[in-house]
Amino acid sequence: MHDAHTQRTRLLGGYWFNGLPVALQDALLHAASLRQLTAGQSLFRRGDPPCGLYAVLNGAMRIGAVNPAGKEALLTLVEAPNWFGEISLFDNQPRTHDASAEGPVTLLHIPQASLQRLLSAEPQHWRDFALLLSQKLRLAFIALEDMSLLPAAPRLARRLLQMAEGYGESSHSRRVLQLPQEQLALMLAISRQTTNQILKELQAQGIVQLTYGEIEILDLQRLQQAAQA
Amino acid sequence: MHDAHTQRTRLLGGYWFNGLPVALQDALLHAASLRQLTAGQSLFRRGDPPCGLYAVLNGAMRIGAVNPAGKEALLTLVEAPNWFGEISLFDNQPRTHDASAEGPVTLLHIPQASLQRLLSAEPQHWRDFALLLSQKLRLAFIALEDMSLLPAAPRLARRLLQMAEGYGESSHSRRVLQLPQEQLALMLAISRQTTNQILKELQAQGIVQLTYGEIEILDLQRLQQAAQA
DNA sequence: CCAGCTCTGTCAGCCAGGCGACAAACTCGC
DNA sequence: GCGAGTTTGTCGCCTGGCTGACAGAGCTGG
Repeated sequence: MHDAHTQRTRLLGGYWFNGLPVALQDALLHAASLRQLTAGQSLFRRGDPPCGLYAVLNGAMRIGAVNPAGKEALLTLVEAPNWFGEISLFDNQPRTHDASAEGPVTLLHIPQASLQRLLSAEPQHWRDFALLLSQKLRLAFIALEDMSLLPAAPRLARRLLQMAEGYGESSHSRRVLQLPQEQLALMLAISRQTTNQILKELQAQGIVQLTYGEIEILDLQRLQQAAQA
Repeated sequence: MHDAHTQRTRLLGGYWFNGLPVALQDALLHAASLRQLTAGQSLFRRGDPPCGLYAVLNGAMRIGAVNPAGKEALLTLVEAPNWFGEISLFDNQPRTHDASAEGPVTLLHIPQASLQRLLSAEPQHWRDFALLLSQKLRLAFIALEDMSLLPAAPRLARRLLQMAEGYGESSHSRRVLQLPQEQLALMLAISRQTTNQILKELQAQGIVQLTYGEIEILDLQRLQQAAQA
């Protein structure tokens, strides 16, 4: 089930890994080890020292943080076949966020030391890893701008679209998003109640279908329209 | 006034440039040309093709965007001795933001082609440039979290602190910030009126001093305190 | 198949902050 | 030193979205 071939196939579904030189793909898989997390288990916390790079093979990781007052901000959910944890690779600074498993998760882990060895032998690959940074930065800029300029409803619509497309990173788009409305609320920094109200309106218009713990997108076009205003 | 020696001295005030290998510093200065902008002049716009990397030597650049509806979001002001424009260097994708001069500005410009030549000769420097990305990403994450979790007043206080420290990039901290309250408002995504009200409160507590077009920080400690809650 | 948990749906009340409006203060070029 | 443009200071009204509260619906393990 989790032999090297299956791993590679799964990872090739993401544009980043897919675009890497095959030699680098091999090197990464070779240096990697599997890591299983149980539901809710913590992988690292804000402030922890660097520990390497991760890819999600199965399940989803919650990337977020809790402020002193106990309020939670969920930055994003990372699902297969995406990668995370790259900032600390570059600057050797502590983790910016908490990472924990949303449900049971299978990860691929590439330790910091292996990466450093690999990169001092083949320094041109710094650029390949930096592409991960640039993607995250573009997404963060979009999120910031949406937060500043858009009211709740179109912001939610845009986020649904992004998630359906795997944040522009995955080659196949999904119609069904498995996440409770509360998680969506935490990502958008709006309340669970408001989130529910907006989703209900979208459902009334036949744009999405809501069921327990998931959101199905019925009409992509009109969802894009709802994301405009 | 703008000879190579003066340029280098000014740029060395920023941690990033300061931390580069001297050979890379030399190469950058060698490949660079000066560029003068008049007040308000546009350097590039969102969607423009990559055109290289810039450093601010004098004045400040406004990095922001305007949405279809005409609402403006100001991401940040980049002041000397900081660098900007590095995302497009890595992914060759279009500019994420509009960049224009806030007042008259002197820039150092390193064309994309020169950078590419330099980097294909010395690929280990990809990592050095990627440090710019990682800094921006950390700042973006902080901004996102502040937006989600903090009400207007502490958010404003935190931003004042960041600006005073040159966003953690400059080795000398400043007590006087030259910017109209409206600009601060645009960066924080709060209204000009609310910004004024919060600043007035800080002034009443003796934490800042407001004058025409500038904000002076009188009591750093208590400003940090105001940034907590 | 029951108990406890998680998740959805909905309402009433409240309030932080937006918006429009306008006057006063300041700056700068002519 | 005058006039136009910019910035600050301060109203009052309005509203989008938060909070708290609770009921019902769906899931899951023992």
